[in-house]
Amino acid sequence: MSIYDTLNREQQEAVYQTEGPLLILAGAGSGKTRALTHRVAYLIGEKGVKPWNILAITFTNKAAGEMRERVNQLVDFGAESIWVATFHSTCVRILRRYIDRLGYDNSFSIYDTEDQKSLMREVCKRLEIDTKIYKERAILGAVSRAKNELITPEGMLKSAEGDYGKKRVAQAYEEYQRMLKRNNALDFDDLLMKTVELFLSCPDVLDSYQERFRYIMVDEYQDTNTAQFQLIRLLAQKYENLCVVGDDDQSIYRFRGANIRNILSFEKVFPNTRVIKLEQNYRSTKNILKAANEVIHHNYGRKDKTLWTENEQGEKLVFRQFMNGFEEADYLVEAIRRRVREGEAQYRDCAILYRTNAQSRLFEEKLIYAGIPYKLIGGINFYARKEIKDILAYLKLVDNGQDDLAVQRVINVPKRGIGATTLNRAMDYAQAYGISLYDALMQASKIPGMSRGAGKVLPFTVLIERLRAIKEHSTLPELMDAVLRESGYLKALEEEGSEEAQGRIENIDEFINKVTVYQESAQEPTLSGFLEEVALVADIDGLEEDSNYVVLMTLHSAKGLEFPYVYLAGMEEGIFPSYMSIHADEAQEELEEERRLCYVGITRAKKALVLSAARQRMVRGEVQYNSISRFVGEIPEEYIEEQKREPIREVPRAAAYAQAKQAFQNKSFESKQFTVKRADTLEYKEGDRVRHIKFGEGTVTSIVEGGRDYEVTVDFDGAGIKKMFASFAKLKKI
DNA sequence: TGATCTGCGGTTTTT
DNA sequence: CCGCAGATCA
Repeated sequence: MSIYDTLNREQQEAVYQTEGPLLILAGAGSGKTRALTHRVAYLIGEKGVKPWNILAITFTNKAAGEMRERVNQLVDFGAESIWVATFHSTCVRILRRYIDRLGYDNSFSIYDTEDQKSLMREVCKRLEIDTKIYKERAILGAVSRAKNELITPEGMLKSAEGDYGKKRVAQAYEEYQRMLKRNNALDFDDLLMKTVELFLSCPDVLDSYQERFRYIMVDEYQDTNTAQFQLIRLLAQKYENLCVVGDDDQSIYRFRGANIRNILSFEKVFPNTRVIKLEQNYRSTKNILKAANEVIHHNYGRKDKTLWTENEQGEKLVFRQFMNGFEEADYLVEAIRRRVREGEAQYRDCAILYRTNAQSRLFEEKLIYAGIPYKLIGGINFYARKEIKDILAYLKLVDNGQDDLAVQRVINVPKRGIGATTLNRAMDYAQAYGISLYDALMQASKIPGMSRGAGKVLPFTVLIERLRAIKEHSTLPELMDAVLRESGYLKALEEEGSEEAQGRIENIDEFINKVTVYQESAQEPTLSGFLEEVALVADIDGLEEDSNYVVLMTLHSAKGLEFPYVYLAGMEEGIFPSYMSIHADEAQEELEEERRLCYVGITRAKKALVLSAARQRMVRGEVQYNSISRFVGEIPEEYIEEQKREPIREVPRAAAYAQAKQAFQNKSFESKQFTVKRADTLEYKEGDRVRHIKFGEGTVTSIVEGGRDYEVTVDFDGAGIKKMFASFAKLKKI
């Protein structure tokens, strides 16, 4: 009996077909990860393939980690030398090594969307583009689409012949690229495009990677864009041992450039492709699966397949309509609480899914009020918070002196009396001499008209130089500490003393924790390594399996996950499918994508699925009246039970709404008091021995009563003296 | 130069 | 409804 006997016939075929192009069409819950991991094990164990000759590309870091772990359990050794990574981190690793061939410095920065926007604003200013007419966002969107299609600024300029608007966008694209390069920075899309460019212009580099990656596997293939496809094609074209796994019915990233043709015409690009379909579902009940099948059958132009399962019939799906969003949230939270109370489920078995991040707020408030632990995925990224971005900018500047954006961000944070005038002079000077902004500041005394400003700039450059020196002989947490202290950033926050500032300090503490974890867990911790890890984390990467909380996230984030109990909220026309998709130029196409998203949502559920809608809902400060989503109607009655539909009540709608809102706010006000109120007593006192999750054991040296929490100082045996908030630090008396 | 005010517009989804 | 960019004032 071998490990492969537990697989079904199709899965086995996928495992044994190791040579040549292979397309696995894997339906939701069909055990594709199992097939993939066994395939890797088979390659290593039976075919004698060296682990380092295998490349596995996943969609998120979380998926990569899981894959590595599961392979680890199957093979005796060598799993750690398999290259398992996302497209973006793969590209970064390659570019860190070779991007100098394209005229960039290997210590390039990675710009996030906020950085991109600042840069584009600057571009528009320079080109005198009126951002009232051409919005930065729109231009960036066009640039991103171009990059995903591997279209260069020159290419765009050519195709813009005669179209003034398009020409302006192309010019902006060109200038934007020029500025990125001058800042020695790449945006997300560049990571892919520059790697393709590198391979095309340096055949020797391409060849070395073709030799290295003799066996290539790509997960979530339906969500690849043209640039990603070309990247794979180039890498695979020598040996053609390329295995892609995907499900055209789960393609939900068209808006991000995902090209469904990549899956639909894979067989044309690789003529000898073997196609295997995995259609047996191991995840959901019959009712759930059949409902999903029915919904997705309303789409055209899909590869035909029908999932089936041997699982039990299960409960019928439930649909309920409520008067408004508050009642909906109330009910779902109550339903979860009941399931847990009755021992049917644990919190971690339950997920609330919705179309847009904004919908999460109501659920959060209700969950807090109910005292139910929850984890919110998505929304504003931790690393996008102002204070974190500020610290990151310092670190980036220490790492890459050409990053003008980072300089602009922190030169006057905290206040150093360096204003717009000084900064502009320095920027003009930098431009005139073709040097970076930071280098210009280094020669501040030479800059005309800056006699006064120069005196203020000097301490700043001295600070950065000092930090650079510290970086050379310190660990990252030590460097962080130096940044926080010597820049005066922490002090400024502490002096502010507001509740907001306190929150920021807590975030910074959390950030220090992350740096510490990185320092301790990375094989070879470096500043650049840390910065890129930060740039490439996805929200979903923060989801830990072993903790026990209700999960809240968008349908997009839920892809690839499964939960016993799923609550699909906001099933309303205009919400899901979204208003945008209904009114788009290509409404048919976009609605089909929404339907695929719905299919993804339904198929996340293992045991039970509840769908809900609200008759009226507050969207962007306005009351909206929505009818029930068409997707609900696409599920035949035999699989779904409609528990309650709100009658149209003869109350003035606005008044009813105001009432509901009032009631809700009263409750949530109580809840805030309830949750924010610090514990009346702490389980430890001064002099006690306590344990902290990261710092280990230590002695409490002081406890100070703060505004809404206790500030505890602990002298840790290993980590030294730390100050922390009691509710945040979760210290345990020992 | 910094701090506050105000008006506008924006989100659908994310590596 | 919220956040932010630009304008205005101290």
